[in-house]
Amino acid sequence: MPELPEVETVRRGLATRIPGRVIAQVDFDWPKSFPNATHDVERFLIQAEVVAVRRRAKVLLIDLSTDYSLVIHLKMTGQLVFVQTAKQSQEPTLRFGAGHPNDSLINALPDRSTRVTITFADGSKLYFNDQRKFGWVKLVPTVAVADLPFFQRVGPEPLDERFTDAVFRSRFVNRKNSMIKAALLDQAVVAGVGNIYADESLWAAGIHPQTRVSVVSDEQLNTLFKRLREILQTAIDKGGSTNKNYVNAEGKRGSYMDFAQVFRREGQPCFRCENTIKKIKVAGRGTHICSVCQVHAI
DNA sequence: CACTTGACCTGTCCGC
DNA sequence: TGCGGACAGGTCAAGT
Repeated sequence: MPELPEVETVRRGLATRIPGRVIAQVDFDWPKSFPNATHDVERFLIQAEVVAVRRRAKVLLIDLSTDYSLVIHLKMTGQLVFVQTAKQSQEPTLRFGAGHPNDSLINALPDRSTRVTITFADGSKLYFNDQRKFGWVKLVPTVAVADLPFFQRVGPEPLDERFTDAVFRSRFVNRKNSMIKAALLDQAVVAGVGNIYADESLWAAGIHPQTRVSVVSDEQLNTLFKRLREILQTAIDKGGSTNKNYVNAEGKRGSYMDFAQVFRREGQPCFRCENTIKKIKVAGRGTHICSVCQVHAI
């Protein structure tokens, strides 16, 4: 999916556009994309006003005036695109650009990946697109969000100031036999890290992804945490990474992939030592490493 | 419990 | 050109 920086970018885009808007209609065709859509939609969604847009880990929360929230996970290919409809226009509202990296990936919506469409009273629309259908939208009482199993398990937010080095190290104490990358990807350890930023931060910290947690030193974990936070913040500043499908709330790509040090750079020289970046498989995921900069300490 | 693997889906790319 | 398999930003439910 979109990882923490991508979901945060979408959150920021929606937060400037949808609060205050009133939901008039909701359409969906793939039931698994909106699994608990029932009569609650009529009672708590229609006529509800958007109050706030929040994020926790890789999950978006749209709080409504009915004290319900839309809980949204984009998984691998989800998009959440807001369109201020241009009435009576012959032009599609969103168009392809001329190939600039930040240009739109979206032509016109809805398209065949559109799973849920929210129409606001003013005619504007919020499209939930998801090619692979792994993502979902759920309607949950706002007070019950924290009780969802995922939110009970999920680890701290890496950009939270209260998340210290000591806390970071403590998150790994029960994962001593895991490979460091598998632990980093586990949302119960740290929230929001996915395949791109795991590879990037492990390269930046000089840690081989297959290193067992038990042999990663405290100093290395501190460095990993520092680099991870720097990289996540930079990625937010760049509007996230578009590897393939990801777009922000305006339908535009993120540019962090232009700054990636190892992710999808297999066959190219390491920016630090010129050694050729390799792609291997770790914890079932494609993994990019420089085997000179990232020494495997068993 | 900790840890790994397969399943959920569609689409694209690569080798035969 | 067609076809099979591997692979793709994530998480769960199953296995060991």
